[in-house]
Amino acid sequence: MNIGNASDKSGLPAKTIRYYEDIGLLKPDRADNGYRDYSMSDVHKLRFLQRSRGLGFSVEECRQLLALYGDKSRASADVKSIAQSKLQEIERKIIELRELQLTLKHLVTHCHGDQRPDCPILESISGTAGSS
Amino acid sequence: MNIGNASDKSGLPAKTIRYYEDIGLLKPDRADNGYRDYSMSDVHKLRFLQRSRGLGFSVEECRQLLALYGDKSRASADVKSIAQSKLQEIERKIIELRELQLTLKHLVTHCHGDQRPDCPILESISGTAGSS
DNA sequence: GGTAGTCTTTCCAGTAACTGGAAGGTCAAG
DNA sequence: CTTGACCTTCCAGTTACTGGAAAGACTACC
Repeated sequence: MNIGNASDKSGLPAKTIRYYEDIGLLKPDRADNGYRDYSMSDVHKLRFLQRSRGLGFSVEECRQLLALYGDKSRASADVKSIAQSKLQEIERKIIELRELQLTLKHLVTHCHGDQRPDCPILESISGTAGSS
Repeated sequence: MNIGNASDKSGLPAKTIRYYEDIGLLKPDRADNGYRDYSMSDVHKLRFLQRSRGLGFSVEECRQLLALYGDKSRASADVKSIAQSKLQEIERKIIELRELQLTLKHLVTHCHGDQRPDCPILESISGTAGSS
């Protein structure tokens, strides 16, 4: 499959996919005509990258996660410790998203959508949901 | 409160805080000595920025969210529509994080942490949890 | 009052992660 | 055999920081 197709399936722009190859995240085959040729496995990796980048993980973190994902020869203890530290981060991100969600939901349900610009929640956002 | 303190409380580096001021996200007072002087409200905004950036929202999106957060004179209908579209995005992000979480949890529970480098999950990651 | 150490300021340069555009080769349809 | 959509590389620009220099300000101790 060539890059446009892989782009559609992964949700990443072709530019970005080539960039990821440049920095060594991915090495697709090449067809005889010089076109990149993506396998389903490549596409899964790309989709994985698309998601984790969108969730605020850095490219380097993604590289680690991708290593878990693809490198079966790696020692399991190693895999396990990386995965566990990322799990904590994910847990935290979920909590933060829930807090943000709560805030915005209040906003949507308590504000009227009419001409009344008085949203009582806006003043209280700051103090609530203090964690970390 | 000056910038080091605001940095500690928000979790953002001082450099980043100054940068956010440069691009107009924040306008702290200035003390007589020229030092920036942050109010609690400023700190809440910074903390808010720290979180939403970490969750994969762009600075421009954060600017919008910050506008909801701070601009009480805005028409409620406007606030509501922005908040609602962001809510959908948050919902999606939570789902994606849960999927990632599931994958990594499988990894942690099924891999042994010993010398056995055979993680059966790694092969099946790709196919599962297809959404969007 | 001096001075060491830790702030803070601005400015300018560098990095990370893309993103756009030019110049040109490839391919499938008509 | 040309037209249009795709692909290639390369190079420049953008976004969102990040590091470091040079200089002013504050705290504390002698």
